[in-house]
Amino acid sequence: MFSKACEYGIKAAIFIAINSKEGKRVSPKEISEEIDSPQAFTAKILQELVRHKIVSSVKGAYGGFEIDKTRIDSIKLSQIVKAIDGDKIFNGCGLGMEICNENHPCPVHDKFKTIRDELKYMLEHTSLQELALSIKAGNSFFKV
Amino acid sequence: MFSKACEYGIKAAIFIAINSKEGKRVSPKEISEEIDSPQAFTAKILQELVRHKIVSSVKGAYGGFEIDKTRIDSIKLSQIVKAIDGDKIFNGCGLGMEICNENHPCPVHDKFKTIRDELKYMLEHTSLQELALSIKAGNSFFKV
DNA sequence: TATAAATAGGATAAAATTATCCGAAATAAA
DNA sequence: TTTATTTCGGATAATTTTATCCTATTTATA
Repeated sequence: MFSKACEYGIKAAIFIAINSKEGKRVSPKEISEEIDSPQAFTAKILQELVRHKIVSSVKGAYGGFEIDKTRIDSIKLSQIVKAIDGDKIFNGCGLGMEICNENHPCPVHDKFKTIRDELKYMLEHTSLQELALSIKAGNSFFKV
Repeated sequence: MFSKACEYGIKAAIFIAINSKEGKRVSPKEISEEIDSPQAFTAKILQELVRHKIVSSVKGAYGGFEIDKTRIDSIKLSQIVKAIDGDKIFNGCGLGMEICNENHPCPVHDKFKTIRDELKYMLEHTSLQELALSIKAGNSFFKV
């Protein structure tokens, strides 16, 4: 469904959100240990999230990654997915056709549209806040 | 969502179904031209579909690929997807966790489960017959 | 100002996916 | 039986994704 990069990006963002709520910045090392991902690769993805202004970074001693507390509730999964994987998942054809729409549909266009629209709705209505709370409460996990 | 291989496999199966309904076998060349895919790669995927008994092949002169007419209605997209991409799409964790279930869910487990279940239902209830008819009727297309 | 700590970013490597090529094996028809 | 045709399958190449490494740059603090 999503690329590995995107999976790591989502988990990293949730972990940063959790820590930011406690006023704590985190490093790629802490992040990758917590979410069980390769450190250097995760660092690259964090750069991408910074470029898309989803998380912010502070260089130098006592630096790290953080998310403005007041924005954690307004950041949705859709933004992270779009930043890393682009919007293919939202608009792309289920059978890879360049042009696939109501007027010129692939054989599974309608059936996929229904599901893609639901996925889109879900991603657009799931916030970092919600996911961070579920992790903090011990109701969900980053790794086995 | 699906791999390129799977996209080609689905389209190829539909095209074979259309021709089999008319008692005609088709070659990788005809198939790849019709569905706009690389020929040799498509041939590999056809082998995979043969191994999974989704289509059958006849070697030698006047040979080609075909699907038993009486089975076109009973072959579902789920079989093709499973044959080529495995069942990761049906069971896999949205965030790539090895173990992710009700007892030990990832942060998006419930939300993904809903959508995956619908995708699964759709794939299990969409037959080659249905898709072949839509193409034949000119209501959908393989390429632009 | 010097130093230590931290992210940024370029170069490179490894692995997976996508794609091509070619000879072997099978088969129908002449 | 020979020939032409066609799938099968192994080897290889190209591309994309995933992953690592190293140096430059930035910044807080001593």
